[in-house]
Amino acid sequence: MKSTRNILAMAIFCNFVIQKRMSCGMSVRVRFAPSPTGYLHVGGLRTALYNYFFARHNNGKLILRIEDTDRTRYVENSVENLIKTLTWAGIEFDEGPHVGGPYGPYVQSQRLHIYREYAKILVENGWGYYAFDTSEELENARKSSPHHEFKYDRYKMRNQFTLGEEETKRLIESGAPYVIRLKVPENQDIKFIDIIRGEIVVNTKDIDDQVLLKSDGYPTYHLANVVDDHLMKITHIIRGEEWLPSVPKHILLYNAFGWEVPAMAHLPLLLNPDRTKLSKRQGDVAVEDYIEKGYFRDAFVNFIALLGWNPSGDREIFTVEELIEKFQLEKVNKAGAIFDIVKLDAINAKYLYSKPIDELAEMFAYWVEKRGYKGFSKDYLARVVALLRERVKKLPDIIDFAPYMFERPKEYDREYFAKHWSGEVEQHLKNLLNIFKNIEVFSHQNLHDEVMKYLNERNLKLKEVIHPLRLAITGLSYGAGMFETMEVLGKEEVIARLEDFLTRILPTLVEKK
RNA sequence: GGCCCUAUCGACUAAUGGUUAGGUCACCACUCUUUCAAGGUGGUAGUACGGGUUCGAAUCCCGUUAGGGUCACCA
Repeated sequence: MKSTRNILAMAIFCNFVIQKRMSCGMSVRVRFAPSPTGYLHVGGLRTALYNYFFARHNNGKLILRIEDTDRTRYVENSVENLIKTLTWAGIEFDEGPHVGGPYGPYVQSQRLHIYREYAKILVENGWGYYAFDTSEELENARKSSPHHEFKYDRYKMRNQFTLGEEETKRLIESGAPYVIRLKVPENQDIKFIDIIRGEIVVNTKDIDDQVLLKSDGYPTYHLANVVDDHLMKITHIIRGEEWLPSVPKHILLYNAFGWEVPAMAHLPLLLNPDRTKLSKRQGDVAVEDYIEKGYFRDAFVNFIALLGWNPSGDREIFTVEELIEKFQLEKVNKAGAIFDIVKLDAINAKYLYSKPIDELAEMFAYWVEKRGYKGFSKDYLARVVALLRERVKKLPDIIDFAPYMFERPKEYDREYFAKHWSGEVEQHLKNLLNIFKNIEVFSHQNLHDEVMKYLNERNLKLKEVIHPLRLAITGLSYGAGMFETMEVLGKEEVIARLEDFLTRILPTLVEKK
């Protein structure tokens, strides 16, 4: 135990050596290690993305590991959901529960015997010890100390040290529940280097004797992640900033086992608009929610990737290949970033304006069908998308923005009607209806020319009929260019709507005006 | 409360000792117009504060303040 200081110094040196060696071509192995508690959090997606970018950038391997050591929080099917969502985002794993690999199993609940074995080693070499305090006892101890000042006192609680070797042995043999705790040395500075933040020093007097093996035989995160990262030959740990405070415990464990400490990078948090940790209460945090809203995969990935990292320069639209090529852990920001949905919308809109129409039509068909609109051809949907995409942020928004492209108007904007209606207007619409009936090629150009001709003959302005026309055909006061809209709707439909409006709808509107 | 992390326009960020502190989103104005958008042009807006170091600081150091994270037999 007296050589602990040397071990620590050694570890820091090794840490440095590892990072050096890494840049000289030693193969990079990183992991994304979510716990299956239901869905993929957007913060989790960003962590996964950075691991993916880093792995690909360095020709390394990306491993998926499921950290399901808390049986009380396990949610059925969440592993499948996680993989599904990760796949949606385009993240491919080289090893993991779904693809296998040489360092499996990749699900921690299937590795319990390994953790027990290593926990035992710790007890044997003096870095771990048995404790018998119950959860209730600990809770009471915590409650009776003000604030968060409770610290596990290994010389006062019920454990190997207070009970003695004999009693400890007897209790274990009698089947009494126990945990194994880490024996944290008394007053030592633990130093480590975070790739993003630089050197960090923490004194062991601020660290608790962490439970490593729970009484149900499962390991805690701290034991499991250190053992697995070592056994799976992980070279770089890239994870959220919330793990930073527990790094010293992990360093102690690596030292206790005599293992090299992987390089580490702790990512800044994703924040709510009020700068607290991104949470469910203030908006959607599940990636699935954003898929459901209709954000594009590439736009969403682009947006998330740039939250906390930037390749420098003025660009902000990047393909995944470009993100991989440019990614550098050193350029990750230190401060947390607010998840701003307005900016996400803007980026999604840029993708919407630049994607090929046929590709968009393909995707749009899904959303249209989902809304219960059936029987529209790909060609029609393509023309609808081309007509309206510049007016919305997300593909399915087109349906809300212009429902009249899929069904006859159910309601008519009364304010708009009141503003633009007069006795003559009705006659103009009737005249235009007749003109439309005689247009052979129902193109926006022909519609425009014919309407203008009609207006010029009477010395009228376009605005005097265009608004009533829009109202009669769409029911709304806004939309794309009206001639273009009519062209996409088609001659038959436009005429039917105008006739229906003039004979059936109009009287009811006039009545209520 | 202890410990740790952080701090450039409202937001995301660029500028790694020398820039009129740049870009994007948002916002405002003008423009275009057939409404709503989009587009075009222009604009408002930032180095948290106080000390150092330096010829020179957003940048390095110290302090203050503010925010966040963490202190479980959760991850």
